[in-house]
Amino acid sequence: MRSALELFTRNGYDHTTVDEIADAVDVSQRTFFRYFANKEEVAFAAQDVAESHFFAALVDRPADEAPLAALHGAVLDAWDTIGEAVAQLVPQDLHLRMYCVIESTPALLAEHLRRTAELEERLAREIARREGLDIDTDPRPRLVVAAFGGVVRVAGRLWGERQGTSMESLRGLTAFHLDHVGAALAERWDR
Amino acid sequence: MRSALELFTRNGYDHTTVDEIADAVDVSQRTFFRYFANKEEVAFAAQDVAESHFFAALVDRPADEAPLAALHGAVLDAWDTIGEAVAQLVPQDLHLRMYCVIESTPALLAEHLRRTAELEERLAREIARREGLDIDTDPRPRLVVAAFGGVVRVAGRLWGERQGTSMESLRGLTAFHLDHVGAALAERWDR
DNA sequence: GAGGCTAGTGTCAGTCACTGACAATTGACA
DNA sequence: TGTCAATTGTCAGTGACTGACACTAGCCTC
Repeated sequence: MRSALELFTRNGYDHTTVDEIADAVDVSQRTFFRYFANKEEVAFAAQDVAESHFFAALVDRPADEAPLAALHGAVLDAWDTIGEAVAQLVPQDLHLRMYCVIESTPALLAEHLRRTAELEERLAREIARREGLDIDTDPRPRLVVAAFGGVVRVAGRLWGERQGTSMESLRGLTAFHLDHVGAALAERWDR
Repeated sequence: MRSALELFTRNGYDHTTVDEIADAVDVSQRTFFRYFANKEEVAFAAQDVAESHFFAALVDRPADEAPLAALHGAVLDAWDTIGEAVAQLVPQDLHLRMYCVIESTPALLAEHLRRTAELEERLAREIARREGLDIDTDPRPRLVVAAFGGVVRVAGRLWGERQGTSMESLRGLTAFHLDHVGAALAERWDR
């Protein structure tokens, strides 16, 4: 995994072949595909940790908190602890650089968005559970999560385009955008 | 394009080879790839029309309308006219069935979300233009569009899972979800 | 009317992601 | 020592995609 991420961040995802990854750790290509379903999967190994951390953070939020507030709190909590959790798998900076590769590689960005959509479905079900609602009849759980997820995406994307890519700056950028979504959805915008 | 969509909807996207598409219209595989950059592109030909229709609908909205109201109005306007516009390319029901294939095929869903993200960037720039704002300094254009886009996605996804898949039901479902997003983002939910 | 230019197409060989079948290796355990 | 299971390698094949090259048909020019 580390070898793959290093190759991806150094040479780009598209210019890295599975054979190169396999050779870097002296196994056959066939063995690579026994551990990873496809080339994309290895690229998202660190993301996986971050996503499940976020979900866990939502579950840990106090039960009496309102849905949007719980999501808001969970994403900020998660950014605090994701760094250490991921660091046990891959070096911190490798993870951050890989995030930029994902954002700038069309095939990976597409897959990233699909995985995010899956995560959002899980989040919506958790919100429905917290509120004691049936997700198939009440649209609100999916709607908060969808609106919320869109905002977090904007933060992540802008962060990826920046120079100073640190965990703290991402947390700050996310908080900033969440704080301004109310004004953005307001009926009239002031200058 | 029609042949491809028919094969995709009949046999599934993954179980349709480019050779089969090419053979169906008596051209070589090489010729297929001269008209479509890849196998995915042909699957989105009808979506392309729908998306540019939606963008055009936003541009046509009265200049004094508030951002969220303009997006809201544009999506409902667009659903009214997309049907006819697409029908000039492919039969209506083929387009609708293809939408379901996209939603249920992971590779296509991923690409669809990526294309939607691209469209949202264009929408955000148009909102910024309408409001006379600089999109690089003011986060609000991207934030409304992101929140709005998330909600429309939920409608589209649920519609794809339904049985009665008509253009009107999609329009109705979209309107329904947009009408309830306010309540979903409210501080407290009532039962 | 010959020659040349262009657009559209086919063929072929090659790369890369991925898969199924089968054989070889190793370590644990009876 | 024989056996079993887990891990790996090899090999052949499929399918998406690309680059190079040749062929054809229509059209323009001299």
